[in-house]
Amino acid sequence: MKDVKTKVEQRLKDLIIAALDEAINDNVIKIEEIPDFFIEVPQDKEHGDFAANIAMLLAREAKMPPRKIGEAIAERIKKDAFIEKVEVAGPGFINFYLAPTWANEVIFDVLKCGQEFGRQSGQKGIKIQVEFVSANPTGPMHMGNARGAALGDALASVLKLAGYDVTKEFYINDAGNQIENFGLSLEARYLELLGHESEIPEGGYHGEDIKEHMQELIEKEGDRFLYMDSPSRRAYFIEYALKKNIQRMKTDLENFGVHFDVWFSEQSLHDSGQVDEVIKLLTDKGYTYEKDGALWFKASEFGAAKDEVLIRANGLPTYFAADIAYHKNKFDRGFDLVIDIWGADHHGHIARMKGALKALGYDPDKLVIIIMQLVRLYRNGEIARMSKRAGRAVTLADIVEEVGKDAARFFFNLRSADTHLDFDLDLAIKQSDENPVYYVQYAHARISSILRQAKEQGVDLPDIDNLTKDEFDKLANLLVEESELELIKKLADFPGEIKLAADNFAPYRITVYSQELAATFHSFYNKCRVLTDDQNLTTARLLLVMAAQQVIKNALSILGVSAPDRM
RNA sequence: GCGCCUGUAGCUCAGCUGGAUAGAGCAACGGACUUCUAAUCCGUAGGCCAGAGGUUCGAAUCCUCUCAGGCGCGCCA
Repeated sequence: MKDVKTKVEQRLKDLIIAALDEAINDNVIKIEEIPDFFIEVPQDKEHGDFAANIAMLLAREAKMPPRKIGEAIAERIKKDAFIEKVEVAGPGFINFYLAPTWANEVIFDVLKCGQEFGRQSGQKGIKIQVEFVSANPTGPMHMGNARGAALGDALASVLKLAGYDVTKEFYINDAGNQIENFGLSLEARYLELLGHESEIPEGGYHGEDIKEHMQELIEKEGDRFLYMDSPSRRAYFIEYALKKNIQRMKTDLENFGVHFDVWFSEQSLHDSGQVDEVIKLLTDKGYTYEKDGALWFKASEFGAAKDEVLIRANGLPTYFAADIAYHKNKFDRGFDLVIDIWGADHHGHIARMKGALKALGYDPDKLVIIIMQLVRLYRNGEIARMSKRAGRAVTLADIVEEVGKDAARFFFNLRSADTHLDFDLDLAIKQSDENPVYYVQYAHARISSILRQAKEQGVDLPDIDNLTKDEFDKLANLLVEESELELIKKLADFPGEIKLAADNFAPYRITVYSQELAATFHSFYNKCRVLTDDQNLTTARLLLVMAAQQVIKNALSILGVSAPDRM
């Protein structure tokens, strides 16, 4: 279903083209073909409901001042009851002033579609994978992972609403050096806890969680591993702790409202031979060479700054090699577009990853990498690196516990991915007007309150399914106050916002939109009473606020933020 | 040194594929609750869009250079 705005824009475009054709026939404007032009909503209300920029675009070719072109077009545009006025203004904009009821239909659409309102069509069958978080399973998730989780999940939701077939995936880095170090660290703690001298190796993990794992294991299984050879017991420790950590990550993420469709193991790529296979593929194509005992990929031939090691001199494949296999695997699974969300510290990896895909014959443009700048956590006005209670880095679970899922997810999606995000703990915790998440939720709760109040007064809530389009139109035409019309127009923006957010991979737009919508509603609320003595007006306004509530809910739902009925 | 990101109001940031007088929140100041939740609203003030060139009908937006901050440039991931 086409949304109201798209329909209107198309209609105005057709009118302009018809008028322009006429002007060309009249020999007033001389051009070869009609260029692509915009119909947009002017920033300033004084400039009408919609504006077209076509006159400026034609100025050069037609060798006429834009305003003259605009006038030639404007005077040929057929006006009707829907179009009240057409004017040429500014540098040559053609401004359209429409009947104030032009967007009313959106209320009808919202109430008919419910949670489906905003869904775009036309992308059916296009498969997109969003891979995000992919935190190291060697310990708890940190703030960066939390931002990634909020961002990735909201992005996936936006893409789904935009009509794509979306899969959310978590890549478990359960192989390689870090896992080795993880094992060595576990072993060291185990020995230490049993009174043996031992030290955590360089690059090892010093966190309390390592000790806790081993403490727990000792309680369950005692000291029997003292008598096992070192590699075997490390393998056991790794399997044991990894399983716990992964389970913990799943739980923490679920508590954060983030659910993954697929958990993909890096180790499985090694076990199944896919890593070896992809290295062989690159070698067969002549894109590798040996140097210093290692096998290198000629990444510099594919746009990267330098070549990269695939197999180390010690015979073990690098993370990069596994990642190539992983991305090949993604495309072989049939995804049309693969999106990775990485922390800013990984941006150096982009060129070589795309280079590898190119070398393998895949289109590197089908891999979109969203680089997310790092999070700075503030507490009491200063940068907080450590959790006060636990004396360790602040984790995702800490954030959920301290500030709550709703505030955290809202905050992380408040800014675009490429800004360095300042997360102010005090502000996020604060249940006050300084906290933007409550502002939006409050709008939703307020509407619930009105609806409750209506029922108490014996007013029946209107049911869109029991209204004919005619009856609806009659009611909606009663909405003539400035603040009512503003709210209606804001609702009409939602489908377009979904599209923009999806096209730009920018879910934070929805957060911003939700704030604007809430503001428009609050403003309306202060100017217009919903429950009045006028029965028809009351019904009309109920329809309006019910629609507003639905859209607020839809927007918050994308962000993973709840829409409370009371606050 | 090279690459990526950032530089817009006192602070945090929007500004979409270039468009009309650069916006919002917070902070500041002044107003609005006997009426559906004042977690709200209305108003005031606050800007050489880091700087300099260029592209054009038109630049915060695109290009080049300079300056400032962050990150990266491993046989780590």
